[in-house]
Amino acid sequence: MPQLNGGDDLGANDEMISFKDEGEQEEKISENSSAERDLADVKSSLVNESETNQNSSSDSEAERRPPPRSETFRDKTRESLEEAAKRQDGGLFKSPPYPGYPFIMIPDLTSPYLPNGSLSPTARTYLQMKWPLLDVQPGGLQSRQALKDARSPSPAHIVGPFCWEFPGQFHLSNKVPVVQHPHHVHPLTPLITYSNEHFTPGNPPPHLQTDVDPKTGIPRPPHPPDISPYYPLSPGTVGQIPHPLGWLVPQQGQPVYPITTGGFRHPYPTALTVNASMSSLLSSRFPPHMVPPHHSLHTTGIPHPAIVTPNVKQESSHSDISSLNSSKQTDAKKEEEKKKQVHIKKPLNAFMLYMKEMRAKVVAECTLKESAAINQILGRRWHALSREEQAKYYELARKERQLHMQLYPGWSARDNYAANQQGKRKKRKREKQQAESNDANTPKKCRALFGLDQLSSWCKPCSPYLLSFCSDTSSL
DNA sequence: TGCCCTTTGAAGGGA
DNA sequence: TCCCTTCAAAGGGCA
Repeated sequence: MPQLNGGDDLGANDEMISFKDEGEQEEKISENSSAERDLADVKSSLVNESETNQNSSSDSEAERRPPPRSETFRDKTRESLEEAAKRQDGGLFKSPPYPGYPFIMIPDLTSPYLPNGSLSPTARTYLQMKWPLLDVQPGGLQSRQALKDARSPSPAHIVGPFCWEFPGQFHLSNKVPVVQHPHHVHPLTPLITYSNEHFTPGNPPPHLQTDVDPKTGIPRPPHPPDISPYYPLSPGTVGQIPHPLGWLVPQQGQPVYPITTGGFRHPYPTALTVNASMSSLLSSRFPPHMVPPHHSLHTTGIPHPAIVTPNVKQESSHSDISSLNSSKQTDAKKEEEKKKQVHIKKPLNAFMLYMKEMRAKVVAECTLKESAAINQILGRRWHALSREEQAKYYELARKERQLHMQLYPGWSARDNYAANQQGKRKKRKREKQQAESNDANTPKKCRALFGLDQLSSWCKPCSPYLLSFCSDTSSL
């Protein structure tokens, strides 16, 4: 397996791999050596660029290693944010302080209006990011209403894909994004930059001043301006980290890691409660100073989407009462179970990122729905990508892993093995491979034996398989 | 209902 | 170091 030099420890496997795809392999071999050198240049430049930006003032070797926990991402982030804040004196947002994870500088929405009463562009963008199903039009009553709604989103606002990346391209339509789109923007080009210029603290418009809790009559406190609605894990820490790849998957209208409604930040403490599983996860995985208090939701918001919590049944008030005594006795047990149930997913690799981005396109082109067939097409298209194109995804994957590692330092891919009945699947896999070795007529075998150039040589069972390539065959 | 399929890449463990 | 295995996404198919 050819590997490139110069990668960091996280990107060690981010190397271009010579195609193992059956028939294509031989024809690619001759060009591999030179092409890989080219890719090495491309990739090393990408990696160097990001790493140089991250650690411009320190020596390379030490910086390649994950920094000590006491001064890791959290401290870097705070420093970077402070630095970024200083740089924003002119009101213009410049390059993100941490290039790998372009911080979305979420403005304070206390006063999202321009002097003329219209909603500021930044506010519109913010709203559309936060609630992409809202069709927020500039300056209109609708936008103000949208803002009002956004400050206290109904479940209808909350459900549905949480799209960070293409504000303005979604319309409220029965919770389903009508217009999603597309590939106009390079995946490595962050779409959104934010400025605080339109969000200087001030008095909200009159209709927002009436924002009073109907039950208590107490005015609802505005969202603290220093806390980002996104990833506010703990005060002054990594709260401003949006998912770096959230803008990568416009077709599906959701970030790489779906944001669950449970993680949806709400400005009011009463709106949501800290997910118990998340809380226990944080307690178990992070030092106490990084664990947000249970009662202050505004410090929680959106966990890293890699965290998948199981569906916890909402118990009714009646059942709450009836089970009060028993719940006390089983609290510890439940907590323990929840800890076990929390599932931190693996970071996506380059191909997975590519698949996520391109799946919808392939589905549309080929009118296919079967994922297995789609994935075959995507696999071939992946191979057909230029080295530079692939390098983008390798770089994204590297950043993804980096962020994942920073968020879950103690996590290991092995942690997820047990959850899927390791032994059982191992056995199945072995059985399958054994079966395949006895059956030379599988589609893959025919492809491997003859390749796409000799379709006539494919056996009958494999022939229908060709259909699944759809238009993809022409592009290969 | 839950596993399988299908792809590539990352990671971990065993030899 | 190499090899093997599992998992990550996705959704139709199937037992």
